[in-house]
Amino acid sequence: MNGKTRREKERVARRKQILAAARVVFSRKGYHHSTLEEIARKAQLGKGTTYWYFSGKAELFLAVLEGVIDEQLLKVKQAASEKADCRSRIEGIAREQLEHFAKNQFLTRILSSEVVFKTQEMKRRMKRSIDERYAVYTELVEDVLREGISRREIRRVDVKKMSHVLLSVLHSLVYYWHIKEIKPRPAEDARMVCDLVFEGLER
Amino acid sequence: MNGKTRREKERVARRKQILAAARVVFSRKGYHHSTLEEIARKAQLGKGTTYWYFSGKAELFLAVLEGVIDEQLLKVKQAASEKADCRSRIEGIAREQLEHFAKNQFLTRILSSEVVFKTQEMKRRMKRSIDERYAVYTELVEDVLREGISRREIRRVDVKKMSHVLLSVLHSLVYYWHIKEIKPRPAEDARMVCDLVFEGLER
Amino acid sequence: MNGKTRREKERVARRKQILAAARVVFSRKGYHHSTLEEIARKAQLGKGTTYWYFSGKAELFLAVLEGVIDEQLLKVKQAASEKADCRSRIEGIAREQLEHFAKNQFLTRILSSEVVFKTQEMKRRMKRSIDERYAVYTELVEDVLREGISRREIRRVDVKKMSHVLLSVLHSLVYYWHIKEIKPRPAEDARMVCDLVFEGLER
Amino acid sequence: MNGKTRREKERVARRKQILAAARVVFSRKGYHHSTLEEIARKAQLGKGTTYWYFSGKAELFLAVLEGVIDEQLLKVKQAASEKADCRSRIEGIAREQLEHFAKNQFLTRILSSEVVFKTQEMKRRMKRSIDERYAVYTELVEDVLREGISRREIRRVDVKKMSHVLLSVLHSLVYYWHIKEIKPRPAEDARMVCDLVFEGLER
DNA sequence: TATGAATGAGGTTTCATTCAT
DNA sequence: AATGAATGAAACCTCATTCAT
Repeated sequence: MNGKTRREKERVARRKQILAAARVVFSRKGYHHSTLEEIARKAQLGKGTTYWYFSGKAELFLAVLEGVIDEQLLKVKQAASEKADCRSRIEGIAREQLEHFAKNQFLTRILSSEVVFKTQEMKRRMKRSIDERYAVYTELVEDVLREGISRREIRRVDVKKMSHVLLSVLHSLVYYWHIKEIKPRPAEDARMVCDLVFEGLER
Repeated sequence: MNGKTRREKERVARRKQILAAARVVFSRKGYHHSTLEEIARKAQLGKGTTYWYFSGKAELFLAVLEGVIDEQLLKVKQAASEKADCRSRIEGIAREQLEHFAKNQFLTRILSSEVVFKTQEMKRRMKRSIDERYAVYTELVEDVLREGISRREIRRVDVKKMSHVLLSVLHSLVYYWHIKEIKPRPAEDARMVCDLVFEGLER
Repeated sequence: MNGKTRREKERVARRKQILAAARVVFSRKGYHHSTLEEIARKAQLGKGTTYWYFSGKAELFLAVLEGVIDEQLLKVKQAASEKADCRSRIEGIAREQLEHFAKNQFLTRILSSEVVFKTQEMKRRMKRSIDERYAVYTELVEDVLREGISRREIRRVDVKKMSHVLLSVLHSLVYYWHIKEIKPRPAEDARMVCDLVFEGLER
Repeated sequence: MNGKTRREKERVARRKQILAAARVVFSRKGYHHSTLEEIARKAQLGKGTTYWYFSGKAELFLAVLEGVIDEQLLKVKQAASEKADCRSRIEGIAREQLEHFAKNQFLTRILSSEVVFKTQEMKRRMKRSIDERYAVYTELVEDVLREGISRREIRRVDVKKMSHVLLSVLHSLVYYWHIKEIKPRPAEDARMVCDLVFEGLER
């Protein structure tokens, strides 16, 4: 039982090692300019070794992506489950998300747009993988909004669309930080977004 | 006068021909999966001919990008100059923009995120090129907002940030359409965004 | 008679113009790194025009080469026909040659070695062209040496080989100038070569 | 100890294999008409493999060149260190050199003249590489000459220039062999050159 | 005649993936 | 399991030559 477990543990450790290295490299250079050579070197492993853990570059990229999103989901879940009024919880979610985006800025941008895969097969897999996680996320936000509506803290809105719009605004702030070369300020920006979304422009 | 003009005209026509083909291919496949071979074939020209008009793949891509943004700017300008109240004009801008995004969906996504260039030199050129156009765009929106403030149609806000947030929301809707595989409805979505932005969630 | 002659003259002038430009470019960059584009531009003509005068790059190169050698032969002939003793005339020939080499340094080096042509056909033509001119040159030197022998100014030697060796030494000085980045001193070097060849090292 | 050495040995062997193939191809076709495709095929390796050992065509060429010169230097050193009088040793050096030239005729010609590299960087590297080796060579000859002078076997001459002239004469004989399509006779030609250089033409 | 535009063969290089050890 | 070496498809780019005007 011990020998096998040891092996098992080592395998998991190696996987993490590779994923960590890959995350850094993909983040810095985007998918196409990253090479397995560099990733393997950074993970202090031979190039061939990565193929024992991931069936190829595409698979590895997908795994990195899923890891990044899962980490984020975890934090967002915590923020959503806080005992507080609707607005505070939304602001909390926004803050967590922006913090996470700030840490994984470039990767987030790849996620949202780089045309990574050539084969339809992989494109579909990537889409499915992101969709699943995205659904979990929007459900969380929807629940918070729904509760807010039932508590009469906010007015009746299409919670589906609104939950997405919220994510969108946050998401696009990353782009703003990037093109304006601004140092990200997650807390501050989270508040601003909430002010806008809750109070609107009028009056 | 005619001989020279003829040549001149043909040159311009060819340029457009190549740009059109490139726009289609880049849109469909992203930067890295597009090949000059295919672009040239689609433009019904020899591979080498593209080099007569653009110094390389990178340059061609940049030209396509600039073309797309410029077209968009033109429409947004028209919408911004309408005689109407602040909210209607913002909604008009939003609608134009979403319509344009819908037509150039994939390209817009490349624009916002694909890590296209390897050399620092080209990255800088792309950034500068986008920044310049982006600045024109936000100024337009800022003016509309400022006027709205002075006319007391909307409350005092940071017009700079707000104009960006607006673009961001629109921009990110493209992403939403994409991952949800939704048929874009520019007019409807423009209204929704305006409702959110002007009225807020509260009450 | 006049119309035709005018045409004729213009043709010849254009040819010279192209040859002059080509000589400069080939000299600076060697055969393979020279482009017809650059040559035509330097000759202030369209790229296509060169094809009216030379059937292609190879032909043009050959013509340049022949021109350079012919100029040199002319000067060497003059030096060889001077009324003077054998040694003075040889020194004169050497000086003329070195001066010419100095002016056409890089071209001389291409001449002697660059593998210019790919087809056997062109290689043969180049060889024949050079051989013919080379033969004229060595005959000149041989005559001077033979006369020197008959006048008992120098000892009996294989004049054929010796005439070549003389050319060789001169030729290789160009290489020496080049790798040592020395400013050519034709007169001085001609004297040195003569000293060596006539007096030898011994005693 | 064995495992590592095995790898090491194989690497060295492959390098030699590639260098050998490259030497043959470069010799036959010159730098520009040689393709990595052909070199790899001749080395019975894949095209990409050469890049594992040499960073590119230019680098490979430089390595071939250095190899050829180094082999030659080795032989010349041996000839220079013979116990004998100055003239015999010079003749020995000349013979060795001519033999080597005969074997690497075409490559020697590329070396001396083909404009191989386009970038200033590579030109400089090639120059430096050749210069270093050339310096070793001329020093050897200079030493022999200096000793000859001090032993009063030859008269006082500029040993620096003379050592170069000697190399030049030898070098240019390769050219002679080539254009006259003569079968090289290293021993005989070495003697002739010595006769000329030591006895001179006079008397 | 003169030319600028068009062409595509041909070359170099990169790198994901495979494989023998 | 781990690896470094091997592979070759694929892509970009250059430029001699052709050609319509």
